[in-house]
Amino acid sequence: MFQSVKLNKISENITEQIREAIFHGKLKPGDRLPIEKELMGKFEVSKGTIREALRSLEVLGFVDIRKGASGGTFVTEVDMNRVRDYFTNYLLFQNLSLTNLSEVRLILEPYIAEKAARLIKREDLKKLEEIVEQSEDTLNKGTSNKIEFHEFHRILGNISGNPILIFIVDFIEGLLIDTKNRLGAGNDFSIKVLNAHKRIYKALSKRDARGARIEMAKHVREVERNLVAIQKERRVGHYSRSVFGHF
Amino acid sequence: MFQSVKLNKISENITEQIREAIFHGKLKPGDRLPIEKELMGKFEVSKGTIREALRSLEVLGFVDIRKGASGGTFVTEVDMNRVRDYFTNYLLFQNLSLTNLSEVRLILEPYIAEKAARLIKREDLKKLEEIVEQSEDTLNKGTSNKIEFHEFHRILGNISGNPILIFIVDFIEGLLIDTKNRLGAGNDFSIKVLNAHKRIYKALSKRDARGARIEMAKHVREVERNLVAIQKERRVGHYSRSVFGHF
DNA sequence: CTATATTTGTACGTATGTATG
DNA sequence: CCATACATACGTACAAATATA
Repeated sequence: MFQSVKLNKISENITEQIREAIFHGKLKPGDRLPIEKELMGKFEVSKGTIREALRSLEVLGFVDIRKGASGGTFVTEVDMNRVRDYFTNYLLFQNLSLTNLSEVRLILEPYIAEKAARLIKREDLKKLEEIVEQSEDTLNKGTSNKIEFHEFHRILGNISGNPILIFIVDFIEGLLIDTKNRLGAGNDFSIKVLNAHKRIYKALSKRDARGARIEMAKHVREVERNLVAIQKERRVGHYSRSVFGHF
Repeated sequence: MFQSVKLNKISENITEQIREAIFHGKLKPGDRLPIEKELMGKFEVSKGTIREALRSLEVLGFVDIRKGASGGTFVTEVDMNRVRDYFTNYLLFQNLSLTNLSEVRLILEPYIAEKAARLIKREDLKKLEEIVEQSEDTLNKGTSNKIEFHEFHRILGNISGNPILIFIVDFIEGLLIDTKNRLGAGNDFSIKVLNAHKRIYKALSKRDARGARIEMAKHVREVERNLVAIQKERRVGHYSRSVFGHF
């Protein structure tokens, strides 16, 4: 299955081999790789080298490493969340503004809403209804978990059936979640979002494409307006200082 | 709400600290990190741990590790290309179709063209003109380097001034380049693209926002139509895992 | 060509977390 | 609840490869 090789960086080579095996379906999600000791034998390298390779695969999100009995290295479901998170943080530290974010949302989200209104199925509507109800519950309980708000948009993206669109929406919503967390938007804001989602849901349930598009556009603009206001009010603090000051 | 980050792994913790230092600008591109031995002292961990951390940062594209005398670990210019490639790989891994690609282009590109028509400056026009001329030259010489076509779209994206939009356009054009290469679109196709770009350029040079938008929309549709036709001819199916079918 | 600094790789140990009987 | 086996996590010491000056 694997070949023992000697090239530039051995650990990199091993990373590649395993990555390719995953891409080719030779290793499927859920599969467990051999334990370190066995890999040492198969690749004919030492433990440190194996560990560097596995760690690399881990940060790239290809495998999940668990320790303890019945632990080991497991091939994960392919998702780019891990890598994406590393860079969304970076983008937030760049000269990325709320306006930039909203501009892109305003291009995509109304389109997605309109398309969803045409393609939406009963089970999609049910899922959206559940999400809205859940949002309302957590909001009343004061536990205000804003993740549900973004789940609403993700579901709409999924209805589009376009993998690229789904990916971009995920990406954008991820950026927005980070932004909201930093700003610490309050309950009054959440209520507005909830009501907007209700209006969009209503339009979708009636298969009203135009209505869905218009409500979504209003919603995106409202979110921008409110977040910008919060941003002006509060001084946007930066993250705490790194322990890395002694360089 | 906030991820209770329990980093049970020391190496991960170190990766995180250095990453934050880079994001905060404490470590700038070109900076060299201390050598492994010193890092062992500063973080009070062993060499293996340090190396796992540095290797992680390397695969994420944050640092470049060079060996030999006056080698070491250097902070790299943060380029989104690295991440973009991972995203691209991920999407090609899905059953992505030409229609999916064109749908997203049709949402974004006309918008970008319209916005560009309003914001465009003399030097931007000059750059576009050069690109168009270059395309024509290489086309006449038969060397037909299609990269210039995509550069045209990238320049337009840059005029928007929105980092996210720029990122997405780069990403989409990257996917398209891959598609074209796979299909092997011929010269007749390239001529159509060139003419479309000329029409868009003309609209832009007149600051005709509506014209730019319309021409761009026509262009995107034409590209889709032609590529789909080629795809049918050659019976090249959707993307599949065979994309990675070269060991 | 010869030092030298630095990463790369090896070998073998202990510590820690986790499932299981 | 406890003991035990398993697998990763981490540590130490040393040898090799390699790029630079």
